[in-house]
Amino acid sequence: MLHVDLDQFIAAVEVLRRPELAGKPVIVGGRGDPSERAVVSTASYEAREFGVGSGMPLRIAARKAPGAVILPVDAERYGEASDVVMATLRAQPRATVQVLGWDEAFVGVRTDDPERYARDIQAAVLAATRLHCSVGIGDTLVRAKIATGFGKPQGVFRLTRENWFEVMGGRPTIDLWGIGSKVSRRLAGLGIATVAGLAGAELDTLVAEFGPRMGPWYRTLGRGEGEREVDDTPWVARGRSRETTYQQDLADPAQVEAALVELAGHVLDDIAAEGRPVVGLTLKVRYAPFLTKTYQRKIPVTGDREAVTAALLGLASDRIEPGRPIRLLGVRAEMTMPDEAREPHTPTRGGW
DNA sequence: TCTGGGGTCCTAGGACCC
DNA sequence: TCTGGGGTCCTAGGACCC
Repeated sequence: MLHVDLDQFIAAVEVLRRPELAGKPVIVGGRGDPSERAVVSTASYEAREFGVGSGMPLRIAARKAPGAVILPVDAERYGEASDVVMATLRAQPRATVQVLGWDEAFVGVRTDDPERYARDIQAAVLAATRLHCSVGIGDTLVRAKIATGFGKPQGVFRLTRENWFEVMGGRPTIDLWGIGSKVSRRLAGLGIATVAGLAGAELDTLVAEFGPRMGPWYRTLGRGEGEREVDDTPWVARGRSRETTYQQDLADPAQVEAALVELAGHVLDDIAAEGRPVVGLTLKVRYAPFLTKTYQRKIPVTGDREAVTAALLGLASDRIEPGRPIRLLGVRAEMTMPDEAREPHTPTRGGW
């Protein structure tokens, strides 16, 4: 199968409507104001030369790249561009498309010449959107996904059982999709530093450290194995959430309550369209500066707005520490799942 | 005044049941 | 001077992804 990923997608969409920005360092994040609490969504390749990357506080990004153009996030615009990209992928011959985000998707197809097919995809996406993409080819989803990184920008790369260890074996485990900084550090503590080391690790060791599901899954990742089929079953959301980082920390209890009611209103509006009952609530609180806590409550099956809001306020009054400044509040509502919804599959998270 | 916002899934421990 | 073994449900928190 193939994995398609747009190059510097958000920055590229912005450059399309402002051609004078082409070739310049461009940073997109927050409301485009580096004095606010916000982070970088995407930096153009020129901005990355200054050490700016996704997830970095906007304030710091502005300091690192003083000449950069900083723009606000325009989610609607990116969604429209994404729709055109995905429609283009679905229009490819015999393609099965599994969307992973605004700017990436798996494309399942049987073909004798995947490189040719990949080049055709790049040409079609460019013609439809004037955006460039990179394409990974693999015999598993994980290999195709990782291959794309080697193709960037505007390239094609093939990663299969034949060259997996040659390409990936000596690399650090954090290069794997699904292994982040915490897990790679714990692996290093077990003496496992590389992909090849993980692939050959003792199962018992991994299970003891990471549990019965994640332990075996990490070794599978190290081998580049896993799911081989692209699944285009429409995604059914498990829940909806809203969260806000306040520019000024909340201190007054009345302020906190008003903020919670507002967040709950947004979540319930989102859910109303789906008509699925709410069965659980999660309240997330980040106290200034970094202490984050989450509280959950199962609630009786009900879609009733007043009942859900009351349950949330009850949870908040039980758990929020009085008098402590609050920097972030989040509300998540879990919904009942329809019977035909896709089962959880491999522990690859962040699904769409 | 360093850390957005939207997601998913897993683990551990306690309560409770038979 | 005792506390098995298996199971489910719930809460809190961790980790990862885009």
